[in-house]
Amino acid sequence: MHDYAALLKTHGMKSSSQRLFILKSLDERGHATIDEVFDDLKKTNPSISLSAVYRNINEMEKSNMVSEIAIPKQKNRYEITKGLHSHLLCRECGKIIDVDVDMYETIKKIENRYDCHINDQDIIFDILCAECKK
Amino acid sequence: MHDYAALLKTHGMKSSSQRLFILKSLDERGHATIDEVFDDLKKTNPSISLSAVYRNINEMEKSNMVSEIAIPKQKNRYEITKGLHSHLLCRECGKIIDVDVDMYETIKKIENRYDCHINDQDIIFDILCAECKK
DNA sequence: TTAAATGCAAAAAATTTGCAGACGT
DNA sequence: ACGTCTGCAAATTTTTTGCATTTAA
Repeated sequence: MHDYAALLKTHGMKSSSQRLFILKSLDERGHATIDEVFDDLKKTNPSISLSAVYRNINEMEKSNMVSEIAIPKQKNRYEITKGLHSHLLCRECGKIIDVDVDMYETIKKIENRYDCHINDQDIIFDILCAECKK
Repeated sequence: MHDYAALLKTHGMKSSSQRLFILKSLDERGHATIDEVFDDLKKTNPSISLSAVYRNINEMEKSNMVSEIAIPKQKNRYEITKGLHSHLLCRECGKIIDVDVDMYETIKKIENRYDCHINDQDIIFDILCAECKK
């Protein structure tokens, strides 16, 4: 990722230094909480307000520029919207790894069995990662 | 489900009318928010306090009697812990359906590729259910 | 220039905590 | 009787909102 200004324009949002920094923080962290973004921003822009972070992330989420990751017993995290993927969350170190999971057959089975249409999926695997396993 | 008192005892929690009603509410609703449980309880036990609902559901979650379902853009929901299963969430009517999904092969693949151990999974499919599809 | 974005402060919502009294075993 | 649980009120924490001012296009 690189051109945050273009990303904003694509989604019909004006550019601002706060918005660019928010996207940079999300991008560099991969998956960040509101607090983490706010802490990042304070370093470069000490006068930033927490309300701007909330307001912007909420608005970016509405236009699907940013996606929310809901994790049981943890604060929500946000990521710049990428293609469909799932997450591995290490219960030891907290690291989140993006992973592609092919659910094609599974989805077809469920759609047939329940006569429904599946639009999207949220999949989080609770793992012990390679480093923490040792 | 039926013997809530026994369930509490199994997990080393004393029985109380509030706890029994909380479990009844979770059980009957299948997947309930804190507010929904609180509203249910007020009907039968008008003097119940919201803090008791929070305290008990948190404690039940710690002992794994109850599990949290984290859903993007929605309030957390809770269910009495059942065997491993996934959820279908209808974006139209909000209904949640429990479903078994066989992830055995997928999990093996991920464990090999990432040299990790998968402990648990949280899977939510965002669907349009049979009724809402019409 | 002009509509939209920001910071600040205050409001609202969500969750947790301390404690005196009530309750279950 | 004893230790635990509860309701209540207050304290925190989290999130949203109103408004005067600043900023991007």
